[in-house]
Amino acid sequence: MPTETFYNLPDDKRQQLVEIAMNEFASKPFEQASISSIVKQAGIAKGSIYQYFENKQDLYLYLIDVVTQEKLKFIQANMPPLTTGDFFDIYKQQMLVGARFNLSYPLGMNLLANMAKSPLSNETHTKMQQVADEYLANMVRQQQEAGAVRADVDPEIIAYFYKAIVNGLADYLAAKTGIQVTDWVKEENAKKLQGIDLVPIIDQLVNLMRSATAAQSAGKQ
Amino acid sequence: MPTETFYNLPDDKRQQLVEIAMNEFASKPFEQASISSIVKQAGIAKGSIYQYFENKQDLYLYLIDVVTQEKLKFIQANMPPLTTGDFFDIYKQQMLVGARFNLSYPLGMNLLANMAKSPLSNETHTKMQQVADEYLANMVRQQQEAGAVRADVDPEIIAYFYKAIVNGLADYLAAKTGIQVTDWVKEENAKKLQGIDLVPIIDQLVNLMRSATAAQSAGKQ
DNA sequence: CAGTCACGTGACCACATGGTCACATGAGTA
DNA sequence: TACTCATGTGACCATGTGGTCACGTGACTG
Repeated sequence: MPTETFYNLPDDKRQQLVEIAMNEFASKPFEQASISSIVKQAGIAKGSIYQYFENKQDLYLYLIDVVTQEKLKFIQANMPPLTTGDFFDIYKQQMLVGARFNLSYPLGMNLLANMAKSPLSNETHTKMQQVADEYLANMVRQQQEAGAVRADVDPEIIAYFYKAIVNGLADYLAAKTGIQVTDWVKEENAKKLQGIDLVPIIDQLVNLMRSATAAQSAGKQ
Repeated sequence: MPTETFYNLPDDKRQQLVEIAMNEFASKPFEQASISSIVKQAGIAKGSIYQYFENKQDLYLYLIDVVTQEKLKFIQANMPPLTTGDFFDIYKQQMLVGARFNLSYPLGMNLLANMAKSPLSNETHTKMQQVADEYLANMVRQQQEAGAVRADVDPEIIAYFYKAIVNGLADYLAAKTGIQVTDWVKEENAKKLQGIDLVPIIDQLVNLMRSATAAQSAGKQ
């Protein structure tokens, strides 16, 4: 919820400010991110930023909103209209698109990760998490009923199992490339990160997920 | 590296101070944890704490040390001398003991988790992580050669796969009980947490791990 | 020309932090 | 009693923060 004044800013100045602010909030948790540092980097007066945003939190929420929108846009643009394949193939596509977003837009990734690590409002964050978790668990339940996923393990456990693998992917890539996640933003690392071939990695992971959780009848390779 | 003076303190006063400091550093990242708050809670003067520790970081490192020691002690005391069982059974035991520590000592768990989330020295922390990761990957490699673990997937991928599952367990338990991890410290939640039956959960998880990664020859149930 | 209006500015405020240091205290000693 | 020595103390300091506000500026308007 920025002010009119913010939107009246010349495009380049506005975008530059957003980028600088993103960098700040992506590299530090909310409390440590510094407005003073942002205005210094942006070369504007402290008072100016308070003509664009109500306060620190307002700016932060705006940035989260921007990133979220961009992530949705990215997913919509890059999610192929899968015509064939089973549940696991679909999941594989989703993982791939998510991972591609993270690699091509580490600033946004870190901002969202930071938000998850120390959320502004724990309550709303917890509720959002609950909704997401339930959605996944329901999906698993459906697949169990449809006979695609084994039914002898609690759907919540399987959902958590999937979630853990997805969540850990960034750390794995960090270990593999030797570049800490927080350094993904740096220009120098962009090429190396873009050069990662995600397909075989995610192939193997979904392979493991399939072996672990596919129903017996379909359980080959 | 506390001073002599610190060790000369009466036992109860010393322990109380440690506990208060633990609470502070377990609930906030290092930069946000406040010495002023600690001394206020402990009812001592600011100057006193600087007669026990060089500075904030010194106190922090000491606390990490204490928790690490206690975790090791806990593991040694609670790790059963497994006489039978395969690789996955051993892994199951390790997960169980680790999870039991976290549930019975959430203060320590949070402190260590906090350290991992925003480590004081990223370099040493990264190196420690690397060593741990390599250890696990080597273990997997050995099991692949021994024919216990499937060899058609990169050992690093499998290692990451295991790690992700272990790392995600706390979040799963938080979702399951509806108690946020940061609230595990609260007295009121202690009983509920202690009451969790970890065995069936970890059974199912290791079951999934086995289905996913056991070599074909042994690959049943 | 005078006036308005949107916007930029940076000195300033209240507050909190980590850390210091001159002093107080009180038990033990000679 | 007089002195030592380990320890406790809290006012104080430099520094940083989020946020405010009286003022400056410059384009546009009547």
